[in-house]
Amino acid sequence: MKLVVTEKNDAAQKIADLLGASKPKADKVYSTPVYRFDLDGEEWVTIGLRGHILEPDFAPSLVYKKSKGWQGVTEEGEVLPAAIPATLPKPPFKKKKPFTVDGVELKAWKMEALPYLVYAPIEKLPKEKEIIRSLKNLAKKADSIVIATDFDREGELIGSDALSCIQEVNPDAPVSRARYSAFTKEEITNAFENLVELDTDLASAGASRQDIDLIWGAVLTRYLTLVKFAGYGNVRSSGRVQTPTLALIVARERERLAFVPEDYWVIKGAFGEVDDAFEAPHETARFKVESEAQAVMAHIEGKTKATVESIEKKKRTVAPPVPFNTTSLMAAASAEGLSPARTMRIAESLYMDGYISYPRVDNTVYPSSLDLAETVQRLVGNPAYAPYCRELLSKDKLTATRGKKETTDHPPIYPTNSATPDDLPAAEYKLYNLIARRFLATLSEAAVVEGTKVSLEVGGETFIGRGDVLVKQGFRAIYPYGLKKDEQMPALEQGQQIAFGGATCTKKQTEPPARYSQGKLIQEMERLGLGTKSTRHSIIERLYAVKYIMNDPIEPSQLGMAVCDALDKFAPHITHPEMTAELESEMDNIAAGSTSKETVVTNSRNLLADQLGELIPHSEEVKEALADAVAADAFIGKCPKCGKDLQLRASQKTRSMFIGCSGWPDCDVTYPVPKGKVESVEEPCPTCGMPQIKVTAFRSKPRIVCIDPTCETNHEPNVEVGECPTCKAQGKTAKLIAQKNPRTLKRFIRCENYEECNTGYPLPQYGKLTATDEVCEHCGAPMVIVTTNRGPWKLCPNFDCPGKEQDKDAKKGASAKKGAKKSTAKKK
DNA sequence: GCAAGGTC
Repeated sequence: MKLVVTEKNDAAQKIADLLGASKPKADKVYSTPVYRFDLDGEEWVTIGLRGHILEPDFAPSLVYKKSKGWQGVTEEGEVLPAAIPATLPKPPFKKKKPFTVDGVELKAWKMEALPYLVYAPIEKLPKEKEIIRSLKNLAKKADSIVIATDFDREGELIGSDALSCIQEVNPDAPVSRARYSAFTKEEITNAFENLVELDTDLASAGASRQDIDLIWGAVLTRYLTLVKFAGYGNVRSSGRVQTPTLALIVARERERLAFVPEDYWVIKGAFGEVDDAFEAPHETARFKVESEAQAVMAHIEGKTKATVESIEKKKRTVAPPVPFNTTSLMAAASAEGLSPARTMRIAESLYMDGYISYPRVDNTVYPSSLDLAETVQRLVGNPAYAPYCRELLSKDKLTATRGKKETTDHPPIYPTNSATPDDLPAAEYKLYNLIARRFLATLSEAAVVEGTKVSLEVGGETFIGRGDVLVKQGFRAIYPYGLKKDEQMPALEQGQQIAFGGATCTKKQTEPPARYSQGKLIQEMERLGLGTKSTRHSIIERLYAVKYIMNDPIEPSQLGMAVCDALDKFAPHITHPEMTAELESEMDNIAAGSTSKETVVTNSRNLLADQLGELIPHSEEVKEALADAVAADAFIGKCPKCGKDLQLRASQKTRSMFIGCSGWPDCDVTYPVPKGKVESVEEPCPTCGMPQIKVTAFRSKPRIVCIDPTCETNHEPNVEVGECPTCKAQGKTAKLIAQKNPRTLKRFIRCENYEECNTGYPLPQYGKLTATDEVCEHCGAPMVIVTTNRGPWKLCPNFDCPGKEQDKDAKKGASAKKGAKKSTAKKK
């Protein structure tokens, strides 16, 4: 039996489809799908991994031997390459026990352990145990192995890891490597007819990246976390990609902080009458000196006529966009309000459901194997695209635009099936629509815009009016994204006298450079070689998760700035994108065989040891800087009782947020905080003068709330919502009252007879509450209406209402149906 | 409790 190992299940299936003479049989080994088929009388099996199946981590235990020059030796007797440098105290010799120095176990998160952690040996541990089990099971029966992972450095490493698992159970089977860069019959057949050897140097290059990332990431993350320990769950991370990315954001913020705005004045004139009215600015777009602007205003004072001095018309073409790769998709979706991380989550799901092609690509040129006309034909299924598709199909030949990046890994992102708004949830359709329209746009003609420039003279001063009109739609007919509105100029003639309705002079200020949007940041990361198409969005998410950055456009927190400054001062290697560039070139050397993984990793360890040597003596300074930053980020306002700072804090026990006085335990002032994301607001409450906070509940617009629960602005009258069903069943009558707990601000419904009857229901915590006359048909609780910015919502407040279960079942049924539809969509 | 890189 021949065993073919691919990087993912999808690839295993496709290769089986393309190589097998007849349809391959889908099977499972344990829970892993595999594909069996016959070829030239031999039995073949393909199995897909799940990316990396092994993961490097610090070895759980080791001993250091003096006889080996203080190099680490594992329990199995393997001598490890990294030696403890002569400058560090040597650990006591302890056999088969965790490595300790002065009683400190070096696996533990301890400041004293960090210099040793730099040199700690690394092992590869299983990550996908189920897959490894299935792989080994098949490997036992295999006569030969073909590694058919992706054709890149990480693919070589993934294949090499798979091979090490295979050889544990079957060391003798011959191994070869298939290299392909597209899933076409020709390419795959060719790859399997011309098998090569696994490139172990290339795999080592990938493995050195893994080790260096782990060592630097773990050491610096532990340093930052331990230097100012703030409780479990408060990790302050650092890494080869995330820290330079943070540095970009911080540098931009510093530019903004250093920016000195300059005043300037703008003069705008009103011309024409009624329907033909338009505005035009003075030919000097910005007056830096106010008196110059006033002189112009004086010249035109009282004038009522303007003369058309000249009219210039120029046509310019706007080229259709190039095909989407991952980066350009994320940038375009970011402009439409979908974050890169969300875009990738949605794209993955659209891909799995058969609506779009593989979403992780660098390529921006459609391969010749892609049938453009057939893809357009499929999109006819959506009535919104159908007329445009037919127009495209009526052409003799379809030509597509080409981007600058041409790789052969996958085709650029294009729609593989038609979908309508009824087929998909709103956000999914939004992204699908963008991808489908982009695809059609890449096959379209250029748009033509006619620009008009009109010179107008008033009292010896010149004004310039401009208009832009789309005269030929071209690709714009199907791709309206980023389209500017037409600015039509009325028909004018040279020498014509038109009405002048006076001018305004407005004082303005120059603006600092803009903060990065997530889309722009992704593009900048790509330009600097930071991260990959598959990881950039998650790196940004990580920076949000550790609270180094906030909002979009992205702003660094005080903590983010402090971390960046501390590292830049004492460990500058990690804050610059050059670390990645240098690593890339070292990896090229490893792949070329001119250096070894051991040399590169050891050099990197020495460099990290140097930087840690700078950080540790300055721990007090770093600690203070981080502590001040954390306090500044948490600052909400001043305590009304003791005057110290009120801070947003997390309860140790429940992790829920509250506002507490920094003078605790001397001062016990606290305030509750509503659910959702909480940010500080500068302006105090206009009613009571207490600090306010901005609260953003899940999927809602932010609202500004006074922190004082007793403030009038937080007062909500009690609302009678109906009769208590429990009391009614006992022959009594009692009202149910919706009310707010004055201390916690939690809103709930309770029976007015609560001393005897404990009937109560929870309520949504925000939105206007209104009572109805209706009673829930399932449980008899009164129905209420909650009106949020998403509109009114009628609900039964009973958490245990039997109707809720039925709702859930109905939803389950709907999604099962949808699943069935999805699988048919995929078959097509 | 760390990173970044694959993929789900």
